[in-house]
Amino acid sequence: MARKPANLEPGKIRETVLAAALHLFAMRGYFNTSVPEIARAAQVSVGSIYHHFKDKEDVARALYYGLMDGLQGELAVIAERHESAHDRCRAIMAMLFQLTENNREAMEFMLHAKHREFLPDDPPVCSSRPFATMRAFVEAGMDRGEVRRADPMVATASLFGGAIRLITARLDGALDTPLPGLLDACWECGWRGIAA
Amino acid sequence: MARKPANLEPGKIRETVLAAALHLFAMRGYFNTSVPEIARAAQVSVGSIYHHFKDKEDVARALYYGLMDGLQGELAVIAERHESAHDRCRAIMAMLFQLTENNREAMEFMLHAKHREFLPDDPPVCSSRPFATMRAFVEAGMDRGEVRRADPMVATASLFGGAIRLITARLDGALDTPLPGLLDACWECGWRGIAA
DNA sequence: GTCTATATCATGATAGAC
DNA sequence: GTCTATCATGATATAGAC
Repeated sequence: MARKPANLEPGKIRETVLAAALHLFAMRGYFNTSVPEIARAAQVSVGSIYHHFKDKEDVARALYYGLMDGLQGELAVIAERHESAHDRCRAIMAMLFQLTENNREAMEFMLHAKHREFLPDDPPVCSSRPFATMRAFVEAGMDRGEVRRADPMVATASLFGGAIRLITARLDGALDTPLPGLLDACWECGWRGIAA
Repeated sequence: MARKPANLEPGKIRETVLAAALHLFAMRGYFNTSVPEIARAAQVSVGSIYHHFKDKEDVARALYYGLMDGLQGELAVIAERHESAHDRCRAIMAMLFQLTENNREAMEFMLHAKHREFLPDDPPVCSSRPFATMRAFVEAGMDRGEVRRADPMVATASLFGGAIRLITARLDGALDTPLPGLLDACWECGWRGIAA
């Protein structure tokens, strides 16, 4: 029944499948993407996908957590490079804008995955590690006197909320300007809002 | 084959179905809700649903535009009651917070409907009438000298972005505080960010 | 206009050869 | 570990009685 052993590299298929899945999920949506379609796009058989992943949801989950880990890594780098809350948070905003332009599919998937009815009982975005890290940066800024004392949740949401809305607008095609060109203006508004 | 004529009131079924659909969509998601389930919840037959709506997507669409119209109506009232951009926008933020607490299902559905893979080729939220109206209020504020001159999209996103993030967090269960209690703090941040 | 019953179809997941 | 072929399920949408 089989045809190609095709054992190219170990763990290679996993990555190939995830990349194909991300592309299809971003383009047509999770529910409008079938497993055979992923298999075709990844040039892999359906059986192989079910060998590497428990089910379709598991593919989405692996994708989600992989991307979140990547983001968390970026935040760690930023934390090392910058000291003040101001510099750290500005770097984060710049990074998010850049990521949106460079890998819109990843951004699209991360932003909306939780609201898309798969991954039923997983912690929501706002309690995800990346968001918690951002909040920690803002709180540190309060301790350092850079940021006005306030509810950390409110302050963090206010600082980054505008940027996230712009990212959403950009992904929806409601915004023609590349985001990095709006960074200065967006940062200005966000920071003014919470600065001490 | 039929059993109950049950013709209670004209146009009554439509509303009943929409209410049931909203409830189920918000709870289990659009794709995890079947038409028979909607029928059962609405105490109506499947055939009746297909008589009143073209298909399942049409139910979602009717729901979406109905809710958007309601929101637009609220904005119109606010525009009449208040003159300045400051007062108008603050009233909007308060109204959004209130709506989230009073009718979280509606808010949930409006916020995420566009990102949920149905309603494929409809204008995205950011170009929706309500959002455009909010932008218009902000622009008017610029003309009046209340709001710092800036890209209207950026300013509007910054002003309301924090509130929207809090709403999302609240809907995700990541926030225990009722939103109205955070209004002052959230408004303070948003307005500071864009005030002249 | 409303109902029940059913046709049609696509999907997720599995079985089993190689 | 990878493949092909198939099953079983459950959905959408329709047909047709009343």
